[in-house]
Amino acid sequence: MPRQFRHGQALRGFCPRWTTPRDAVMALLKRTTDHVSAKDVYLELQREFPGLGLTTVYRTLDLLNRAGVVAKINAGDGQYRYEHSAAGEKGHHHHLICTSCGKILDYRDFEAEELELIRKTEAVLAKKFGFEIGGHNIEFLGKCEICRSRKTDAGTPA
Amino acid sequence: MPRQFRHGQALRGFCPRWTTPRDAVMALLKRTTDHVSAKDVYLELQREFPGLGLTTVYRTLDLLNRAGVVAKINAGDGQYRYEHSAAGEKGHHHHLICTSCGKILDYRDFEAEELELIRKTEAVLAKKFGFEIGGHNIEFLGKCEICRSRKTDAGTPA
DNA sequence: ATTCCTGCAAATGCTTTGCATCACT
DNA sequence: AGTGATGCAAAGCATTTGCAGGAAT
Repeated sequence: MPRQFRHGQALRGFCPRWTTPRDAVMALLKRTTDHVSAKDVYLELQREFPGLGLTTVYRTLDLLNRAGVVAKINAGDGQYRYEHSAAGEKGHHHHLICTSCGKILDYRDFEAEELELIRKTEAVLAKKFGFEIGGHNIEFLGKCEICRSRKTDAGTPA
Repeated sequence: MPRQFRHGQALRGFCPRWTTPRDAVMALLKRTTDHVSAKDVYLELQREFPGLGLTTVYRTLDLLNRAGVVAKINAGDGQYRYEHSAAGEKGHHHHLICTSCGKILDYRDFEAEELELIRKTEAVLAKKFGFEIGGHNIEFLGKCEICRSRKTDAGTPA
């Protein structure tokens, strides 16, 4: 049964064929506010499309990324996350990472200020170094409440 | 084989034993201005310490990173880079990373503005999430001038 | 028919882990 | 002795690639 394919309009001229898996991935990213990994996408869509392969997810995410519709984010934990580009400004967040237990929290404070500084920095760096800036990575490292209460850790060296 | 072990003083109270491999890794990072990968460290030290294993390099880098002496940088090309933290203290800087060839540049623009925002953010996050903030990681990802001029996708590392 | 897309399985590359050995306290 | 550190080999992960079957044009 054919689908509506209403999510790939912007890509009509970019790739020869707009298919069900591609539409499914695109739709999921559109409706998701979080940053999702390829596996997240795969597992989520698995329910609706049991035949879907992880490879296709990777290939589709790459396609969408090259088309500029999806942002590929370096989460810093060894796997990439993806988000719909339009959501980039709305759902923008950065990470707060506990170096003791590895927990990762998202925060959205100073969104406006951060974005302004980021935009300004990107512009200057692009000009100064001839870079084409594709993204950024901002994270704060520290010790979470739980790990702090655990006195077991030796003090950090001077 | 006795050594001088003059690079691990700051870690005397952090790990039970300061050994030759650890000192070698520490010394290399101290004398290197570049951002090196685990394999870089391994290959470089291989000449002086033929018995050294890649595993030990990884473990030592992790140790030094957890001790706050070495910064672990996510280059976005699938492998981490490391740099001595002192470079960050005497000249606060962040990174501009080429996702095609892996090159890393330092930049120091907007230092004042960044620091102010960082300080403000740290304060809020500490209060809001109960974190004890120990540091941060700010990097911009993109494609450098050389890789951009190379029309071929994902150019080969230099 | 041809071109494009797909999924499986295997391969790749970086990083981590199991384990027996060796070194330091 | 006992704990910690090391190297090798193997495992673990996320991601990519080879390939043959299948679908859309």
